Amino acid sequence: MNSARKENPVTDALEDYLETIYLQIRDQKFARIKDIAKARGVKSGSVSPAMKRLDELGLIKYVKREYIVLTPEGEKRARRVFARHQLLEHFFKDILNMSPGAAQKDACAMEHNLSDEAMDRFVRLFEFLEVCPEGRDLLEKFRGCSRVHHDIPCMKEDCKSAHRPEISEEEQQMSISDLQPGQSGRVTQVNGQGAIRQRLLDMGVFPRVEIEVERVAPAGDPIWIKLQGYQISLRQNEAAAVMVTRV
Amino acid sequence: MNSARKENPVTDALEDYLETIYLQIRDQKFARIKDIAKARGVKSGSVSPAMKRLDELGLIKYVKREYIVLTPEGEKRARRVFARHQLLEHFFKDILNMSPGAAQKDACAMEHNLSDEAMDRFVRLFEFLEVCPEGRDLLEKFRGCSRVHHDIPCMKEDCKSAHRPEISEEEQQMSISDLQPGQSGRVTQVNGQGAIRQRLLDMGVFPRVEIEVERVAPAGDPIWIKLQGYQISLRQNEAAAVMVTRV
DNA sequence: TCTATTTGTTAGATTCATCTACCAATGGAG
DNA sequence: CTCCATTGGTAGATGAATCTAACAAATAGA
Ligand SMILES: [Mn+2]
Ligand SMILES: [Mn+2]
Ligand SMILES: [Mn+2]
Ligand SMILES: [Mn+2]
Repeated sequence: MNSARKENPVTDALEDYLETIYLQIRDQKFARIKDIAKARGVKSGSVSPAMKRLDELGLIKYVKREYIVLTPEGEKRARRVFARHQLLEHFFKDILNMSPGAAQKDACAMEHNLSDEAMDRFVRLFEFLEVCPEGRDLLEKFRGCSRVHHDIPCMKEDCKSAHRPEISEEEQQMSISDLQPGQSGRVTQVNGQGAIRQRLLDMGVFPRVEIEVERVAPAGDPIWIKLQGYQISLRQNEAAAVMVTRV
Repeated sequence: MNSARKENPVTDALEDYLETIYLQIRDQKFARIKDIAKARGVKSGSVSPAMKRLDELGLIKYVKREYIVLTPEGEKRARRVFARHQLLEHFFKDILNMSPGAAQKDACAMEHNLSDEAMDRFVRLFEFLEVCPEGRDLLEKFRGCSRVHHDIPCMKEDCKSAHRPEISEEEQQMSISDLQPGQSGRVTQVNGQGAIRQRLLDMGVFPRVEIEVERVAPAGDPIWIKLQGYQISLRQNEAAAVMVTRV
């Protein structure tokens, strides 16, 4: 990461310092070494030199042993990082329904590398999902419906029946274990929970990817499939959890 | 980043090497220093020691001057990184409609830090958007509709009229420049293009955030607003681009 | 077989981010 | 005014990731 260090000397770590300073000034009117160290989980011996670097870059004004002040440039940069953080955290927490902890952590890891273009598109998505009535409907439905895909009983009884029939009319749904060697399919759903689901996702078994069954062991247990050009093997219970349509 | 170096010695850079090796073996049946260096944009003098590290970690089998082979452990890890890459790139490109280049770049920067939970939720989203008929409909609508929010003429004439009326019935839409000092609003849309939009997004002016107009200069030009606890100033044309509902 | 080209290795340097272990300044409390 | 507790600063070390430049090995031509 941050391979663009030549053009942009503000590293991820420095951006995190800026964000921390920004928030501390906002919340307690001042920022000092001790609090920054605590907030970032580092020792004060690491913060001092970082402040020196930020000062040299013109992003903060730092006189030894005094409170840290953001320059206009630094404030702009800090707000930009914080904005990205907020946007991503909102997406993870409120759209994707992640746990607050994971949303915060993922957001803070990604905020530094998000492109302007991605920011722009996320905002468009939010406008659609949270302003357009149709988008709001969609978000509602997604929230109510996403359980269906994971064997967790759906609250709305009609949810499953409302969706499935339409699908099965056009495209026959089956699991990978229903395919014969030589047949191909496109993944539509990944069922299964816990370790099985985890392993499938780690292997890149997602909706939309195409797979081809290459070989099935006599007992039907390891099933070798080709996925994105690479061969992998699935246990029977893993294969059964993956729904596909024939292609 | 990668502050979790103690528990997990496989850094982002090493993961990228693994991913590169994985793809080269897939596509050309072998991986060697030269090609890896080229693919990753580094010099061969950087790759050799990295291969030594990966070998020590048991992720590849590397005998000097011979082709590089992934161990089962390394292959698993590589596939996991690649899976994350694919998932994010798909999201950026096909859902958010980003340019292929930016989608690829953002995905490759983020793939290392994405949590398992985020993976899981992304997959649920894809299942909804690409399997459920309702999800598919609404993805369609989003694609057609997202233009509306950005002053780009919409292809479907009825798109705007289909959405707006319903909104205005319940919630009065106005721009920030219509607010009086002391009044508050919640952002619903960020219009405007180019530099104006960019600056608004950099400052964290997104849908859903609450703003309060604190002060308006005589000429109406700088408008000071409070946003997430911090005061910022907007030009008149920036303020005019931000749609809000009163709160 | 001998040489030229390609490919990979090594050593040494740089930059960043962090640590630890001291040391220094500051500001109350008495 | 002195002393101690809090706070911040410095030096030196570590480890990751990279570079450059010189070198070595392997391969391919002639
Ligand atoms: Mn961060
Ligand atoms: Mn952050
Ligand atoms: Mn990457
Ligand atoms: Mn990648």
